[in-house]
Amino acid sequence: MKSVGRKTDKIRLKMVKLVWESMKISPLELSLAKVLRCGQAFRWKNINDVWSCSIGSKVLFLRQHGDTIDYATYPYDSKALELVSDYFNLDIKVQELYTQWSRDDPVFQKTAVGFEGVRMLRQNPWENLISFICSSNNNVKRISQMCDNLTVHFGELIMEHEGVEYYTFPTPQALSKDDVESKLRDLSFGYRAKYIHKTAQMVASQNQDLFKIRDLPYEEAHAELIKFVGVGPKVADCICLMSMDKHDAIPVDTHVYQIAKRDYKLSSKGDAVTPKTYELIRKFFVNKWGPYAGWAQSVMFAADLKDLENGLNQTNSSPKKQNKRPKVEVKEEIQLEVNLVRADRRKRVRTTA
DNA sequence: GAAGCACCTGTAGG
DNA sequence: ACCTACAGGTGCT
Repeated sequence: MKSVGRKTDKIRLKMVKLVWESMKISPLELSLAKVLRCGQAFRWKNINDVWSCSIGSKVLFLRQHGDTIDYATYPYDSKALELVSDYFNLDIKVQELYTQWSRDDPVFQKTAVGFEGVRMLRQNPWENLISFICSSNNNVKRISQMCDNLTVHFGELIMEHEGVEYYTFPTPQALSKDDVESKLRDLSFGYRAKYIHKTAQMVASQNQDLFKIRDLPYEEAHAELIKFVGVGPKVADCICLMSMDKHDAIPVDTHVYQIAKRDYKLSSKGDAVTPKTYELIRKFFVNKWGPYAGWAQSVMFAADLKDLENGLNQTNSSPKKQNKRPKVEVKEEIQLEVNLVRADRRKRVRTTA
């Protein structure tokens, strides 16, 4: 008993035992592989068919087989099912919507084959805002690397599991510090570095609660979001759709523009999406697909996306390429680890007392 | 108001 | 090997 030392605690910390629970859900209602790889969320990892990502201060683990999804969180959360249900919008039945869209739209019916189980996530507005500032003129692979880098360099360590470190998504305060723009430049964020820094400063200085935008109607929410630097009409629509409960928001990007021209024969003058054509296309699809038009759009987008299931962030053996903090910051990391060990020790004392 | 252009970076395709 | 075009666009003139 005397010999229980820090070394043992460290090992204990790294050998996290996950408590798994299960739920029944059809892959036609939710397909993890598609939803987590279709360009809505950019930080999900897949390691040996287990999906994992930090959400808030916890890490959520998921695996899908047949009609079952297993889930676990770290630290343990007795309300994990509520977290999963909220994050995946499970109150909304997507199979029924597919039936409707297919009945109303032959193009959808044809395109959606093989792309069942695609649904909109209900993400954190702040992370969603920053993620989609990263998305401008960019590809999914680099957006994912950038979002991961944000957590590694500006977030806080939650845990290490099977050689992978999980960090929280950084707060507005963490991204408003003076040196953030140059640090992001060094991390090859390009011109988005300034956008992120400035938007973080706007949110932090006003102590703004982005969740409140959920209560606004679509037009007002969109107008509110477009005020942030690096947020134009398209990104604002992404945030409306993916974290603000605006289910009929249609982000008109290059893909949707191509779909509109190719599959729906919408004529247009130039090659660029002008604000006018943007509105035209948006209203066309809202009229066609109804109150959940944004959800239908995401199915069409997923079907059009080339790098869906391209093995991004996927590891089958020991992960090596993971973003890790530079060696210089190791001191800080050890300090964090010690703090976690202490917290862990307190917890165990309390539960056994 | 709207059209044209610069903007960071990485990569697939010629 | 080089060059070009494009990737879930935005801001400025």
